[in-house]
Amino acid sequence: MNVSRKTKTVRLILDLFNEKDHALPVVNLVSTFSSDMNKTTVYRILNRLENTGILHSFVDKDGLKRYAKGDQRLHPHFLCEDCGISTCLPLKINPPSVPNYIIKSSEQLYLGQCKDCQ
Amino acid sequence: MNVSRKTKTVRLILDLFNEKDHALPVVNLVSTFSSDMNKTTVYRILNRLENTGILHSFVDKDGLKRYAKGDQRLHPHFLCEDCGISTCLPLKINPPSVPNYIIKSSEQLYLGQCKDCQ
DNA sequence: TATCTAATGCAACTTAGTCGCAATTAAATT
DNA sequence: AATTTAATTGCGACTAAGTTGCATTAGATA
Repeated sequence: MNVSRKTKTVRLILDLFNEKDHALPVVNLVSTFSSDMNKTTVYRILNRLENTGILHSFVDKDGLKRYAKGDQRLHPHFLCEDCGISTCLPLKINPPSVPNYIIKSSEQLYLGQCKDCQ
Repeated sequence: MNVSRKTKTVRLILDLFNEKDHALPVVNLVSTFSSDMNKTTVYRILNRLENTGILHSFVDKDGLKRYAKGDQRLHPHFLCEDCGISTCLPLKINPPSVPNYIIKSSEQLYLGQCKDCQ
């Protein structure tokens, strides 16, 4: 079920994530690698990389799934409304305590302008 | 562009939101009202109700759009992982300040168990 | 190198959400 | 109340994200 074989396609995807720290929409990866691999393959590789903790995913405001490096789910993500680039914010989330609710995890997306778009 | 006419279909949808405080997935509303109105109509009414500030929307972890009462965008949402019911949490979000980032808004989704599912 | 099974390609499919346009209908006007 | 007019709706066709089954390919191991 995990990534047990380092195929060409897996290496292509890993190389891209190692270049940049951005959270990339699956859709973009599909078109980026359209001449290298099938879109089904992209989805399946990302899924495996997430299961092994190499990547993590979240759904952005548009409902698009994005992937970024790392296992950590306890940090918020940032989406620049101008350039569309998404990054992981170097913050720790401390979940609030709310009466009657047991909070186990969270998905946080902050929106605004990144350094290059101000 | 706004809701200027109180049609039967608009009333049906408003009545449902006035009964419960939950954040309802559009998909559910479409099937709930499948014998009352067209799915396109559901989408369009929800869109108008959001523009007038009567409802607000967000995308949940599955990428499904949900709507709930009220205008406020400055509160987090909660999704019960057991029963799937989503509510608005009575909390104020105070956005963190991160160097190099201008944070203007946020989308926060907390996951866990609701009162009825503990 | 032969074998085994994970990984891939392909095509068909599902589902959420959108769009254009003709037909209705709420509501304003006479 | 009848007429007008423009917002709203239904319908069907469409787009786009993501999934599935199955036959084929190609890492890894012996």
